[in-house]
Amino acid sequence: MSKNAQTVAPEPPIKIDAMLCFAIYGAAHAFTRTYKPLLEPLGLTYPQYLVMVALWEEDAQTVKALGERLGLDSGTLSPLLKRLEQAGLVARKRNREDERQVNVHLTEQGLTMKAEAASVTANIGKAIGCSLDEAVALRDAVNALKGRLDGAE
Amino acid sequence: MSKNAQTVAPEPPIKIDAMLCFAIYGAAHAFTRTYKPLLEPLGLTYPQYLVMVALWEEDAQTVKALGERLGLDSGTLSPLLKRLEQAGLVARKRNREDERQVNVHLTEQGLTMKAEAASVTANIGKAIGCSLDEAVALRDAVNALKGRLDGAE
DNA sequence: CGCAATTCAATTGCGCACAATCTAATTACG
DNA sequence: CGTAATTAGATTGTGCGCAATTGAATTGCG
Repeated sequence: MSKNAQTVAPEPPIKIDAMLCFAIYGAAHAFTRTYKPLLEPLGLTYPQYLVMVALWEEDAQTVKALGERLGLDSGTLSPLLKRLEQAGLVARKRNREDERQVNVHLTEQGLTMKAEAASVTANIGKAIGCSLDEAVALRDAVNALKGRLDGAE
Repeated sequence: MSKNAQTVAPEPPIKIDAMLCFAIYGAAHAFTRTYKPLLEPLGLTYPQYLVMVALWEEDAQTVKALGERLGLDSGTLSPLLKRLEQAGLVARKRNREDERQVNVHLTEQGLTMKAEAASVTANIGKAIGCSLDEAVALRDAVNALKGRLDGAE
């Protein structure tokens, strides 16, 4: 309101960035905070949970594949996977045919946790508080935005 | 491509969380990566830029007010503000009437930077690659989601 | 007034997130 | 072959992000 009085009428350089970047930034943190207490009983952090979800969807992926799925590089994943390994949830072993690759797979315990994590999904579903259709539409819109941001590098 | 062929019809415990949390998580990082090269000439990180945007909108806020605007606590803001102060962009001084509060305000240099940052906004607008109406709709949807997540604590 | 409770920042510790760098293994090419 | 270029993963350094603690200042209440 205390904007200067001679402001433009059309104003093309709208604050389109401040709008969306604040919103996405805040929503990402809101997700982290919502998940945190639900994941605490499992002893997982939010990024660790995302890795586990990726492995529950498809077991035995390379570090590179996980990185592409989650948009993370080895600098983030290496120590994270080391902690998951120390917790007994995953195991890593080098590919015999290509010794550069490290294959990450679930342990018995890691597979067992999938069932325990079902309640997490249920509770988040409640917290999201909208219909599946709305959630799908929002996901698609956000993913489309992400695609445009990634493509515009 | 290797999706399972026997996809569900009912399945109540849908992966509603995995859908959205992956999307938001990835979009937040995509924003960070898109902004990074644009902010480099200014010597700002993405969170530092968000603090500057908040101060350009309204100068002279307390640490607490900034924290509420951005959803960050003092543990994050204190060192971040210290770096902005060292860069000569903001100054901090304790409130005379209530010595517990620290008021953060822009320096001459910090105010000047607002004009330089205009091109950042323009470039992001291009990278977002959708109409203002779409951006507003998406922002509102994301903010509504964020509100429900925050409210459901 | 005196003292407990509250409030605001700062600090500490741990875990991401990423650029840059490094090592080792594989592939490509002359 | 053998050397260069590429690829996968790990390491290092900087900067968030947050819980928990600390410390100082203010407020509330008898």
